[in-house]
Amino acid sequence: MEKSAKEGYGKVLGRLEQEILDVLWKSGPLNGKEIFSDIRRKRDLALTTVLTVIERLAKKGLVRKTRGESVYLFEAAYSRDGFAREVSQEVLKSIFDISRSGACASFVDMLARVDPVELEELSSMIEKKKKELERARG
Amino acid sequence: MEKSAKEGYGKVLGRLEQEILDVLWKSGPLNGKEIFSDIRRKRDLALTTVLTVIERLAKKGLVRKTRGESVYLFEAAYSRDGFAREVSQEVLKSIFDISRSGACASFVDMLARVDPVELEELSSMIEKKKKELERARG
DNA sequence: TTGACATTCTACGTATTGTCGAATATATTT
DNA sequence: AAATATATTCGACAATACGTAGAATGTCAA
Repeated sequence: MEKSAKEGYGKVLGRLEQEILDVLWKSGPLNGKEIFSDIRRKRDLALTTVLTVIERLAKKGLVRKTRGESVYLFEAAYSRDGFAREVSQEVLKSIFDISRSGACASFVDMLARVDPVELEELSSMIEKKKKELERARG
Repeated sequence: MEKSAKEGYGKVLGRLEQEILDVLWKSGPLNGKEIFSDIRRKRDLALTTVLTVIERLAKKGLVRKTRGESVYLFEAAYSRDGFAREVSQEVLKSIFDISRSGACASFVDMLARVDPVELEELSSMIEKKKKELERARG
């Protein structure tokens, strides 16, 4: 499955989109130019390029656009966590549809590789969820 | 985050691509026409449409194309589980990059909703993985 | 009113997927 | 082998998504 090298299967957002959201998650509401400046530090892009993509994100509902004094302000419509949750939801569902156990196995693998400590977290989340379910049933 | 309605964020494969793989996972190696017939049962498409997409899947390395007697045969290059694992890997990674805990939370939620029994499975997978890690460390 | 700056519009390039018909290649049948 | 049928490949067009950015337009303050 070499294709991964090129781009990867379930990419969630485009590169610039991702960068913009990252900026917004890092710093609060910003105007277009500020976002642009931040991104500019790493890459050479035209202001309008950044603006365009911000606009598209707004259209998708991922960025909120509000009128500041004399300038529009943008902020992420969802928290980092919230967004990850939302998106995971969809992505995972589509993977679950292919194979549940495959997805589980790979989830654990991934987590172990990327952040083993989080395995603990996950354990307790599961425990909590199980209790929750029991309670709901009785 | 309404966009989901339209298409969804981390879609792994296109519709027809998915359908074709499903057919191949269900039945072993098939020739183009057989795959076509199967898909045809649900949707009205031209033979060449299906052929084209099969060909693209082959080019992506997701389908293996072999010479049968007088006809090419196609089969999935990866098992359902293997594929799910591979793909999850990538997709999850990109979500993890956004937020680890968000992804975890949503994973547990999802699993609980879709297949609560599997929560047990997951628990043991984690335990196993933890031991594995300990052993590796010493 | 004239600049300077902010915002929107329009547009091109590339990629991916769905969709096919036309052309070509490969059997099969006389 | 010629004719016919079947299989396979090619090339195309449409839609969508994303990156990219110049041109056009809008806004406000001096």
